[in-house]
Amino acid sequence: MGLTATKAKIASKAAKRGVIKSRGGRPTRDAAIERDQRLIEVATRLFLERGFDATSIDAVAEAARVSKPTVYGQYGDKRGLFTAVLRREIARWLAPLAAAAAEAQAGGSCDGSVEERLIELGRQLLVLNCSADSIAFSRILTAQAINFPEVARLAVDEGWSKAVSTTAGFFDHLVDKGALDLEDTTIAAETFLNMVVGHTHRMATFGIPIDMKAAVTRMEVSIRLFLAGAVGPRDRLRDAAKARRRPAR
Amino acid sequence: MGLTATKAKIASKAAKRGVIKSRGGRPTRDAAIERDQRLIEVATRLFLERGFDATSIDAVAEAARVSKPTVYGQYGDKRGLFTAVLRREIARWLAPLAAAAAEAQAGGSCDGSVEERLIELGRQLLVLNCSADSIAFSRILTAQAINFPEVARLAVDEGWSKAVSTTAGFFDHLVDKGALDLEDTTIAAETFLNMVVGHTHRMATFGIPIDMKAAVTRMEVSIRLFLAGAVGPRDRLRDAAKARRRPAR
DNA sequence: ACAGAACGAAACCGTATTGTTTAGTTGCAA
DNA sequence: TTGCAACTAAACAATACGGTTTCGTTCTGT
Repeated sequence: MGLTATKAKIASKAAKRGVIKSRGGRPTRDAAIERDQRLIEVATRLFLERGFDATSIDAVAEAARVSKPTVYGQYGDKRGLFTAVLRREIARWLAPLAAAAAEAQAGGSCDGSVEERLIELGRQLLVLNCSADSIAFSRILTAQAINFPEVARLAVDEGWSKAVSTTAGFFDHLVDKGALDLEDTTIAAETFLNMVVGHTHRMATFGIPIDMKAAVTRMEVSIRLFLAGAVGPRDRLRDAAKARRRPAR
Repeated sequence: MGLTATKAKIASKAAKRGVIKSRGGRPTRDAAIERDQRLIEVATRLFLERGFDATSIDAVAEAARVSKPTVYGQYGDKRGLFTAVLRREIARWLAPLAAAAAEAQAGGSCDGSVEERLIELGRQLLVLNCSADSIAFSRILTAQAINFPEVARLAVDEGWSKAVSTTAGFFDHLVDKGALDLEDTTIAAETFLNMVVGHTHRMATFGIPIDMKAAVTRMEVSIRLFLAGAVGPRDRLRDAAKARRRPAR
């Protein structure tokens, strides 16, 4: 630093003397991507903890040690930030679901009754759908469905619908093997999912703390109901015949 | 109004001359209760249309042609107002449900198969739970469950739980008659409700417009599944035996 | 070495909210 | 008739938000 000291260097020296506060500056390439990671993770955490409206951009920026203009520069606005958070989280949620369904389907060729395989799948669905994060997202999505419908639509299309089709594919497999007898595997899948996680999910979204042990028991009872039907000896033949409008495959 | 004109009368005359703007005054007893009615109804409408956060006390007061201090004087704060709205709406919602369940139960002694009676009950549940108002309330409750848990708890205890117990009572009746065979009528009721309205309710809360005709069809398929079970000829005997852990009554 | 891109800190704008206070106005009961 | 309760309108206080702008600073491409 000879005679050609730049303005920056002069200012830097001034900053070190405490005359001018240091106000950041352009980050290194590595620091930039590490910072982006921090930003999206902090945003995820805050959105899940506080909800959409109650999470201010200021709070996100401060918690991520990032300036507000940086947030706006990268995501446009608050909705853009949340959309990015949602997409990332849906991807992290779909992977274990597909794995669980695939495992249940693969395990069908050798051991385990249909009931046991469905219960194991139900257990996976329960922990996936009723985790604190899933519930928090569900809350945000329903709350924003009026003024911000795209995000709810995205969650339904990319999340719930894929869960249904995955389960329906599993049912198709079981029906082809003759292990199940279903009118409509898609409706059956929707029904199955609601039976398995519906009540627990609903209670959790309403803020009632869930007892996982009781939830599993409830899920098992529901699945036995799904499999065996509820009709007692007296009406079994009549109602069962009426229910089955097409011949069993 | 002779020689003893009061200050009020003087002021009133001044107001009529346009010197001083009229600023209300104590209302008649009838006017007061009519005004309270307006207030709660307007509040209900606005909360349902816009949600909790997006509905300001100012907007409610203005729409009800009422001053803000009157609102605060009667309900304490915004939460008090919403709680009053919720209690009133739950009561209006429980009555037709109990009626539908009673009718289904009463109709059981003479005509109509179990399936037909359940489907009729399901139809009632569908319109009750998936009306625009029910969905809007559900949205608000889930959204406020974090920061305002009492209100969600109230809705669960006074609303959902009573729907479950009512349905469970109906199932008890059918089990006693030997028409149904259920492990646990409460869990069965919860499961039944989720099968019947779960999917449609979920889609509606996510803002997806619902096709009532398709929803009814889905409900009917679910109920046949509930009654007849999903197990095909091959596994029926084995799984059904495993499912029934206590003897049929 | 240097121009410019990319950042941080902070101030700023406009708007909106809840809840309170003040002052004027009216019905009701004693 | 008089005092008080109940009301309205309006302004107020305090706070918060989303989004933009300014300014100073620091890395990157050339």
